[in-house]
Amino acid sequence: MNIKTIAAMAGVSIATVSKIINNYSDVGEETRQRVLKIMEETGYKPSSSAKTLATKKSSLIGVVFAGKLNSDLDHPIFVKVLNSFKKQIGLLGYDLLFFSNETFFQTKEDYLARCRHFQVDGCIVIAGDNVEPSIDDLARSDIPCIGIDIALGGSNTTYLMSDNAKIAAKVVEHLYMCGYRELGLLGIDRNSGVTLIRENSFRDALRSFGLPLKPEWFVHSPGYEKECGYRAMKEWIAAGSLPRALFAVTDLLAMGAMEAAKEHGLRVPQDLAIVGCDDIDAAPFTDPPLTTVRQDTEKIGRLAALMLFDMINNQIDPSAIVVESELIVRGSCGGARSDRMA
Amino acid sequence: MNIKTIAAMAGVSIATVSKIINNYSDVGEETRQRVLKIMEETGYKPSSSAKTLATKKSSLIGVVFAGKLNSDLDHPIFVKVLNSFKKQIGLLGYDLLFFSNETFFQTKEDYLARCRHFQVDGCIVIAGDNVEPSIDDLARSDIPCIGIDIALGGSNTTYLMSDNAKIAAKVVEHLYMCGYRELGLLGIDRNSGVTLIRENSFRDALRSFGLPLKPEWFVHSPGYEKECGYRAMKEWIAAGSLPRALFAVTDLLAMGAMEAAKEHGLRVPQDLAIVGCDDIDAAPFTDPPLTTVRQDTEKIGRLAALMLFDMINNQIDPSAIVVESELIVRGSCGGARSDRMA
DNA sequence: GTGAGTTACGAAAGCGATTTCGTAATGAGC
DNA sequence: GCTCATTACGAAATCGCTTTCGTAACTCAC
Repeated sequence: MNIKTIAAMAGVSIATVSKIINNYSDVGEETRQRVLKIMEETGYKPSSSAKTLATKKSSLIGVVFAGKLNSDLDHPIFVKVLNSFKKQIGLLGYDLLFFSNETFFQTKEDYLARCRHFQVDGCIVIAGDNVEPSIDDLARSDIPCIGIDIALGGSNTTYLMSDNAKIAAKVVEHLYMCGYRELGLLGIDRNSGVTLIRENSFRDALRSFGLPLKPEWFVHSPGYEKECGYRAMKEWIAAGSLPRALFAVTDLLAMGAMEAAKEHGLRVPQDLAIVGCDDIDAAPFTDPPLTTVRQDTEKIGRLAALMLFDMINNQIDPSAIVVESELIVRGSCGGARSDRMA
Repeated sequence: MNIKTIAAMAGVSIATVSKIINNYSDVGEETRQRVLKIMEETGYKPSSSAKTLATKKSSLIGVVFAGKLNSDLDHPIFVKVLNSFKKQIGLLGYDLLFFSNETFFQTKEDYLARCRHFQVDGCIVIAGDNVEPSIDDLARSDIPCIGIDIALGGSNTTYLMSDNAKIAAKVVEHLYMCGYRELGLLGIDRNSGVTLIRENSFRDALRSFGLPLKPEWFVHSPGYEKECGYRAMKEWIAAGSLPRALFAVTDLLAMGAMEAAKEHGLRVPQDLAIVGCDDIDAAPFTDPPLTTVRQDTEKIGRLAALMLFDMINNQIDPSAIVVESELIVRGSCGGARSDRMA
């Protein structure tokens, strides 16, 4: 079932059928209706590869997970952003291509080659930590890209992220209001991107509130996972000199830390207040429920889709967008009400 | 940068280059090396659309979320299965295509048309409840399909799911051993597929243990989400006549039920023991931690990829596979130890 | 030296669309 | 009745690759 079949059935040339598919004006109304009817009846859809070959447009958006995420799809935040992105970009006429084929491209990092191979119309780059330099090749290419949690540079690129620079300020302010004065941070070793922004803004916030920055209250774990937080907290406890409240740069770290603290008989929040960041699904279920900062993943994904669409179709080069996040106060910081049904 | 460029640079015909790309034997070793070197240096990769057009193979696997899932990608279990599937199928040389474009295909349900349009080599069908009949068109087609949590019928299809029929038996046995004799079920209204299997096997298990099946101990909610479980439990409590222990067919239902029970002053597990199913990420964090049945999502995804590969490349028509699940005893059933670090 | 078999390569016909450009038919204006 | 636009359509080139088949050149046995 191809365009030739339809043309034959309708008694017209394939050029005419193609024009009807693409809404050209130089087709008679009667002919148009006749052909449309046949296409409808036969369920004919033009081949996407033939179309892509001829037009160099694929209606495909590439999904690039950059960095050392050891778990693409099951990252608690990114998958939500991606889900929202997928819904919106679908409405705009695009489908999603997940690159995963590591045999054809010997190296996972050759993002640009992958994009060219499939002729994606644009792509979304979702970043973890320690992003590879090869991402720059992609960003500097002519392919429109939108970064999530990564500040892409390049003329056809832009990016979106939560207001990470403000997140820590909200946290510090709340902890201050709760009466805490000894605040510490659980960060990520050699962290890059968003967690670094969070960490830096935490220092700034401490300064602006006139709170002490004791080096021993700044601890770093090698990764963002729960186990890392658990181990880091264990060592921290062993080293002594704990703050009264701590801000973990991800919820998973916070959860691991909470577990370790409780194992050592520390009560949360009475002995140690803990605040996370992200508001992942499990956050309301810790004991006590985790106070955290909620990223507006729905909005990030939706805006990313709209912006990428604009970049592809209107050659618009939008500036980076920062999406506001929200402090969610639960029990782990000892501040207030515990959490109920959302 | 296309095959013609490479051919010109190497001083050979495009046919020869193509043969080298596709490992034909009738190419001289010297020529082969020369051309390979040029391809390497220029970073040339053949266009996937041209290749697909010529071969009718795309190296793409379509991802179909069937049924009334209101949240494709953020379904706690399916996303894990998919992640594992993606890793394995990537090693086998395939990339993943997520259909999301609702504008081109007026109706979301026209799965077969989507697959044909992109000429996917196979597809994975992930099912929620109330699967649309149009899935059958796809299953009966010549496109190899593998179902997750859905018993696909058709010659080029097979499916994988957890041993749902045994899950309930494990649960009932454990609850029985813990001393409970009054067991109830929190299921899903007009549920289809796996939750129905779980429910039926629960009844069977009750019978085989000689336990009573009281109709008022079988309650159904409209969906699988937490809110549904919450509301269903509220009504159940209002109606009176609660069992001593209940099996919820999904963890989210169990979590909602637990929340409602606690709000009414019921202690879990002292007044009401609760067991869920799936072992989602949040399950260890409920208070008390949720006893549940863990689906081996990694194995399901991996085997699905291997089976689909076999179906595509070796015309093998494997039989359905059932993957064993594991009872994870935590605090919510009152049976034993609480949960520690995984 | 000759015929048969092997090796290495290229010409050319697809695959299923798009798009340019040419042209026959029609209608309008005078 | 003649010219000139306008409308409606089709022929054919093109996109980048695969694959069949034909054929030189070379090897080998005799």
